[in-house]
Amino acid sequence: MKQVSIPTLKRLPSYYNIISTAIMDYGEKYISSSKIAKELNIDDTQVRKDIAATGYVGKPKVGFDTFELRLHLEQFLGFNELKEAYLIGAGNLGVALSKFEGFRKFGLDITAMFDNNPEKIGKKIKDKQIYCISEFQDMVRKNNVKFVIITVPATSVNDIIYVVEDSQIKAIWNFSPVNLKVSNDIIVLNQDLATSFVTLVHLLNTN
Amino acid sequence: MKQVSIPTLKRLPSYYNIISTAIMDYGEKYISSSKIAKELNIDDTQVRKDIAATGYVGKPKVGFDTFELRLHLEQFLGFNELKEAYLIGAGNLGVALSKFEGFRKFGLDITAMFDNNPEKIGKKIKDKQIYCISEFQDMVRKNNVKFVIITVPATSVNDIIYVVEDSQIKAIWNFSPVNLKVSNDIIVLNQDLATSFVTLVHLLNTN
DNA sequence: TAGATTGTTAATCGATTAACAATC
DNA sequence: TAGATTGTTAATCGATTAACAATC
Repeated sequence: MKQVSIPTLKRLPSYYNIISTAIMDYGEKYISSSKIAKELNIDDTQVRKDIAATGYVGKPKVGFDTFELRLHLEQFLGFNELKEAYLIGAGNLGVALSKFEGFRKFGLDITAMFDNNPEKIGKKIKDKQIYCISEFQDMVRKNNVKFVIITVPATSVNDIIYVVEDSQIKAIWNFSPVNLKVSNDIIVLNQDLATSFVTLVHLLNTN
Repeated sequence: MKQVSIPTLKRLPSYYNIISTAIMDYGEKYISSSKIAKELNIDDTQVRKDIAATGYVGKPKVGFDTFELRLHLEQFLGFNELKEAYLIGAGNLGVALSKFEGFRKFGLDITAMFDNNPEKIGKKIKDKQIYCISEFQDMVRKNNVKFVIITVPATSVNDIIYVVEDSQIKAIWNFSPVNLKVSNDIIVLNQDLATSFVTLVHLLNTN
């Protein structure tokens, strides 16, 4: 996959959404960088640079072919290939995430949940079964799962992190409010919700 | 409040967590910038710069007084003053967020939830009542609430956003997968979970 | 053709990192 | 004092924005 910077990468899904809307709601064949930019309140040069970074080229005078670009971004961002993920921590947040239909569109499929609470184990959330954490490593190996989503409380992280570390898992999406550190070459994305809120409060207080 | 850059602001809560741990678990009186930096895999100069930006000064040779700095960061980040917030959309994610105890520590207190589903209205999630969306504007005015958390599905955003816009709300924390645009001077933080996942996938594919 | 839009080079801006003097 | 650590200036790096030629 082509290398793009993290800031660029974070903007691409927004472009994708805008292009999708242009197709679905307005049937537009072409879209200009300035139109996308205006929608997001950013610079239009940045939009062109970002799109160029993914390897797609537009048509001078006309803009970007909406169908082509949407397909291109889908492939570039990997929306078209389903990525199986397991989720540890069948609490409120875990259940919410596993029920969230929107992830499918981005290629994320949560196929099983894990917990250590005997009352939860064996139950189903929609079509997703809750398994005992002791089955985690075997199932990861058997199904070649690379992604895990962690939604256990802060106090339980230490109980489960070694299970994840000692598995074939390649990437962790961590929702627990703990800065995860893993020893080996597992990639971690700490999704600390409180940090985001702090930013919002600060923006409000300084504006 | 002192102006600090967004990147700095996003790192400060992590510093706060590390300092808290140093106090609680190890009873340390002083902590050095390099120790914090090592914990987060960042540069120690950056830690000193960030802390300096908040207006706190350390002690050459010894480091930073853990108690003082923790208190200072609490005040700087506003953790000590409770911020009342309403939540719209009593679905899985909404319930998960409203039950999340961790927010209290950061000064966020979700005191009421709103929905348009008659089956949900009137029920309680823990101590939080679910109200009809029609009561939103009155309650915001009466209680001088400034923050709203939006957890409705993408398809319902258009039904509720005008209610928020036409209220005294000052800041929106938006979890729906729609890039919110509001006309007036309301601050919006779009917390698009899918965007984060895209980043994780890309990191895995390029590393 | 003229106008609109892309693609790209150059300029600017801001954040990160390096170097080092000041300090207890 | 010597050593360790902060605070701060300077250098580097990378992302954003401006300018403009190329293009249909």
